[in-house]
Amino acid sequence: MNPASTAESLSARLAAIASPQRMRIIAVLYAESLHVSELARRLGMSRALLYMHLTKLEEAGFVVGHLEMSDGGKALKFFELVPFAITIDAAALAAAVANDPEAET
Amino acid sequence: MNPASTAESLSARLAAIASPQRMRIIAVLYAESLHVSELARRLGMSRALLYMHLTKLEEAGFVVGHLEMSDGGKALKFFELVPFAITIDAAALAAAVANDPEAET
DNA sequence: TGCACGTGTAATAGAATTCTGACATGTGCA
DNA sequence: TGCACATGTCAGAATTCTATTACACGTGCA
Repeated sequence: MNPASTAESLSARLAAIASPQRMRIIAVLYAESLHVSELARRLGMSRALLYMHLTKLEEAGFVVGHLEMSDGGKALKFFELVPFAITIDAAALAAAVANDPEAET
Repeated sequence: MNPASTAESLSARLAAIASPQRMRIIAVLYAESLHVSELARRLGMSRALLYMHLTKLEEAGFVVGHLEMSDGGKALKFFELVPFAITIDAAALAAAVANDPEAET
């Protein structure tokens, strides 16, 4: 089991993929790594919006971005998928909640 | 694999559990079925709010509610957990996206 | 020099979620 | 009769998420 799986962190991770738009991003990156502008074209999405989604995915650890030099010498920001597999059931959720700081109020 | 797993439906299902509050609800119900008012007390949550969360969980198929008669003859609304296990990886997401209506514009 | 293409971010509007508080209604019981 | 406890819903506030538009800046190249 994931050691540091609090309800908070698990929730953040799940929320990151529980979005149709971000699922599409992952689906495209699953086929091939692309740089931001190209990815935006494939998805028919504005770059600004795509950045927002990519940031969330990266914070949650599903993708990583890195700069790469193109043949022409231009810097391109490539994103690639980080392999993952999450299994959730009632017991896993209960465990995550149990690991929680219990900080309320 | 789930047959009717579109990005839309999978997203709805994931979004339902990707909430710390709803995780707590599931964690409590994992230990024992309770009626709404009692559940609200356990969680320190208003009934109105709890209803909202329970409705989402029920729509997503994680819990089911049913009326039960208490010893005293009062009707209590009990909720219990529906067993589930979801596994998500990049391939599953890509497949869900592929099953999609592709309805844009 | 100016165009095409790329990164990155700020401001803002719009939409959806979450949460609170109040209300109507019903039952058992002292 | 009145209190305690239950279900169920509504209106509105507060907050977060999503999306658009515009801007600043850099590089290659005809």
